[in-house]
Amino acid sequence: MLTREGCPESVLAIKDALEALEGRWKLLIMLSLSLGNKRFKQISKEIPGITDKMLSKELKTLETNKLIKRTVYDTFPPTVEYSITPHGKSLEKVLEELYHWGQEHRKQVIGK
Amino acid sequence: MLTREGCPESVLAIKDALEALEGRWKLLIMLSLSLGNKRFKQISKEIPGITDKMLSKELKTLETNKLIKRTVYDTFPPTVEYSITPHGKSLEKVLEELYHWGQEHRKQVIGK
DNA sequence: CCGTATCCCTTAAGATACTG
DNA sequence: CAGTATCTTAAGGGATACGG
Repeated sequence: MLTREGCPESVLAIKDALEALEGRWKLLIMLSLSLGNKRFKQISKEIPGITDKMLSKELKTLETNKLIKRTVYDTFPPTVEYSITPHGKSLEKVLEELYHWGQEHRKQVIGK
Repeated sequence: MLTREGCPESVLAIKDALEALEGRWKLLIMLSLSLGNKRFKQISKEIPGITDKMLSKELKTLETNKLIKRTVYDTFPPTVEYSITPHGKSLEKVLEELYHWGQEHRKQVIGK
């Protein structure tokens, strides 16, 4: 299953996936939201080290790519809730495998 | 299952995983090698856009993290073969899920 | 064949302060 | 509460040329 360029089709598919998920934060945000709908501050508290700026920026990108949904409630002070879309939900399998691998990696390499 | 910092344990495990896999190339290299042992040039040909410098650098990091193995054969010209370790092999599940998700993502969002 | 060595540029991302 | 704006630094990564 090679393309004309001599590169496996699977490489191309994963390259597209990685482009949508690149950076240190997107997958962590997706994980946080897959554990339940959350508000800005709640996500921020669950992800160690993320700044408001990065969270804000990444949320926008994820929304553009239709992985999450942003819902604004007309209250004062403003209430905004983030949730994952069906397409975003399909990422959960990736996250699960990554979770298992991360635990194994700690034992094998990091030594925690 | 929260840590003292109020952050889910799964977030920490995935954070560790992402640290070992960060960047645009590592997962693609792992994929290429999971399809079979390969030499430097062969990997390079399978991954569109990667430069020798980046490939060389990432291969070292992956070797340090015990995800791949580098074997040198004493020939002229030199022959070097890369293969995945058992720990690297455990990444294949992640790659499979990422592959499926990438295909879906193309249909849903990119429109290929 | 299998890389290294430079040089350079863009982007990610942290810190801090501020707004509707 | 839910973000923006601005500034700055570190790092990722590309182009090119060269070495064992």
